[in-house]
Amino acid sequence: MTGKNVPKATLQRYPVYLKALRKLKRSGVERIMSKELSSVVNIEPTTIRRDFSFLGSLGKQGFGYEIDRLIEIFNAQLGMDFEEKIILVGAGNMGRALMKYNKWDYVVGEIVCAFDINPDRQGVRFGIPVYDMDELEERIPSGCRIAILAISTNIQATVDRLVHCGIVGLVDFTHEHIQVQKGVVLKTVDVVSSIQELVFETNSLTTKQ
Amino acid sequence: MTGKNVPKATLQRYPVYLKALRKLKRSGVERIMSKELSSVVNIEPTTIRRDFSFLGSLGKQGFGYEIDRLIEIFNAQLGMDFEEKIILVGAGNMGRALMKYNKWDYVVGEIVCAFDINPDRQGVRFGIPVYDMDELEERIPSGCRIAILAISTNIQATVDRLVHCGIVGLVDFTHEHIQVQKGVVLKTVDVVSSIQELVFETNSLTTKQ
DNA sequence: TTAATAATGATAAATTATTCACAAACAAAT
DNA sequence: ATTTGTTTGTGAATAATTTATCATTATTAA
Repeated sequence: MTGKNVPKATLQRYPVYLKALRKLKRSGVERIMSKELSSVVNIEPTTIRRDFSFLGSLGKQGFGYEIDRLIEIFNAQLGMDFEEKIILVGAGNMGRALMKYNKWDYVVGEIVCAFDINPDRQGVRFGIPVYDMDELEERIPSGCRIAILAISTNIQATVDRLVHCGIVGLVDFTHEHIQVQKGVVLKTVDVVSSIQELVFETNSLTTKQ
Repeated sequence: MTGKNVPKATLQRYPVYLKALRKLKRSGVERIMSKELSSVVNIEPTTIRRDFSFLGSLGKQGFGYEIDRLIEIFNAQLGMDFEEKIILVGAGNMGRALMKYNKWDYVVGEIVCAFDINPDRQGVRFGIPVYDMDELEERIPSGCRIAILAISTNIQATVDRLVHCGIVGLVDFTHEHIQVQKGVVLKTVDVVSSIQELVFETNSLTTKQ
């Protein structure tokens, strides 16, 4: 269905487009040309057109793209139709922040349940049941493929356990290095790494010119 | 100093190396060959060697790399020596999670202070002073270039205000699309986007073979 | 209905990133 | 000291990605 071989780089831009398109729709815009969109997302018009073309001929020559249509297609491509059942591992500060902001209902599946070793954090939080880590194997929803990792101890062991349970995609909010076998996709989300890249980039910007 | 023109792709791998090297050091490893490191980080040995070579001749032929030396150099390159003064904008759930985990002291600068519109969140939290948003212009440390954005309302306006105060690098924990002028670097850190990429990637993995 | 205008989508060119392959350099062993 | 084995660092080759160019097609106005 999603077929093709969409370049990795393109893939990373899709969420950017979707967000921008939603913003445009909210402000009443109904159609847009690649050139206009370019100035909104800071991506070359020609790159935008190419990125879009992987999902079909979405635009009309001499006219542009209908925003509703684009949003619909991106939603379908980026997960809405998959109804992913996501689990959250770790209900500490970060975990709770993620549970509270569970706005991704109807966007990319939902957090079905969470796990934590600390009894104080167990029970129902923000409408999501939080179980003891010991119950992982029995409580994990069948067909669950994606986990969000927000723990701070026993990290590697927990990852191995998750993979053993059938998890093939991990969003990692941890601050440690994690090793995964081939076939498992790891997306690291780390403030420190982001700042490190930022420091480097902003520095070469200010030093260069 | 950091000079050169390090490829963007390489830049994104540096934090990965640094984390892995720290982990190796903790487990007592003192030197490593590119081939070994490769199996730890899932990056080809030759890519590793080339990435490292941008920072000088860090290894010894027939011997490998000394981990201490690598860590030292990466620390220097990735921000430790810059003593960045970082501000946090938004002290809600996410903001507090970031404040509590302020382990990036001595790694990439530190959060000097935070700002929030909500009086309940102001005062000192986790050792970091949280001021009212109104005080941004007077309280922002001089020379501050990097801000972490963890607010949920008035986002674009706040960004514009920050840029006006001299911010050139933003780590964005928001869930909305943000527009920045050229010269300002935006690093978006978003669970939803990460999951979207993940859904796409894991799906093409399972459908393909 | 036809011509003019405009923006897409596809192909070609340019750029950027990765991998190959090997000479040079170091360590260890003899 | 010399040889052998090993691994780095880097030019050259390949692959991937981005950008430029342009033919095509839809829209709009005459």
